[in-house]
Amino acid sequence: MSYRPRAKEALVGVKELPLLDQPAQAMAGGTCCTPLVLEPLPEADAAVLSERFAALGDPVRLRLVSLLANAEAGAVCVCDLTEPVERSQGTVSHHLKVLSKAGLVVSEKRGRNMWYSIVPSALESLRAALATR
Amino acid sequence: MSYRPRAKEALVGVKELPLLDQPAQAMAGGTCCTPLVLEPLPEADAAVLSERFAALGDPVRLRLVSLLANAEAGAVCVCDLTEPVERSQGTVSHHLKVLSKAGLVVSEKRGRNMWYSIVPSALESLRAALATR
DNA sequence: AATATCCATCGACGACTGTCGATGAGTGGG
DNA sequence: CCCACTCATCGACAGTCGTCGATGGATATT
Repeated sequence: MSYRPRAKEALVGVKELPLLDQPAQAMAGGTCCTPLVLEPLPEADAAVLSERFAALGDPVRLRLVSLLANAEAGAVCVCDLTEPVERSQGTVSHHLKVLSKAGLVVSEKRGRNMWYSIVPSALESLRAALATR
Repeated sequence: MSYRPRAKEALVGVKELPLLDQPAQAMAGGTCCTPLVLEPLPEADAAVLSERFAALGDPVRLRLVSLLANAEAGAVCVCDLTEPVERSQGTVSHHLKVLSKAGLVVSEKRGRNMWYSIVPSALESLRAALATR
């Protein structure tokens, strides 16, 4: 509930690690499925795609993604996400887990903080699926 | 459970009405929100967008959208949707309602059939929201 | 060593969701 | 006019979801 100023270590970390490594990104985010419009969409693809869309199907998670996408540093620690979305820390952690499982974000531990960042290629794969003829 | 051949009236209708009118389409489908990546995403936008993403967040609905998007005639009646997705007629009707409420599809009554078709601009609005920097 | 911070996980709870089978209103064909 | 067909809606039910507060492990600060 209280606005804490960012820890110094965090700001320092930002400079040195502007973006998180995104190891599994290519796999997780790469175009997984053919566009919806091109063929009847096999069930397996539907399962993968729908999980990603479902991850974006909650207003809080959508705002989290937006916050991460807008982060100048390319990543944000959990402690800076709870206030903007006005949810408890446990709830935010839960949502980040959902996004992570869907491959839309990745995380990395720095000191006592967890830094989350989006996986741009995952968002791109969703865009690709939505392409119209 | 049984594969019925398409009614003749349907096929005729297709020729004469290749695409459904999409009256509220511009409003429902038009770009409603700024890209996630451009700013912190106001709560109101998050609500609208998340409803649309949630509508795609189910494998059956995703396949329905795909089936509609692939329809040569541009529209499909409910009776031709139940078998491909292997769900009861009532369930399919429910899913179509969800998609409709999200503005992703529109419907029109022709004779005793309801014809559904996608709203391309609605899909486009989602694509736009997903654009990366 | 003691204290403070950060965060994932847990249990609990009410709300919502996906599914079915049944029902009934509207429509078209004999 | 009666029957067959299409489809939205209903009630029911199990399962999942979003949320909170509490707990505890890991890490940093003093």
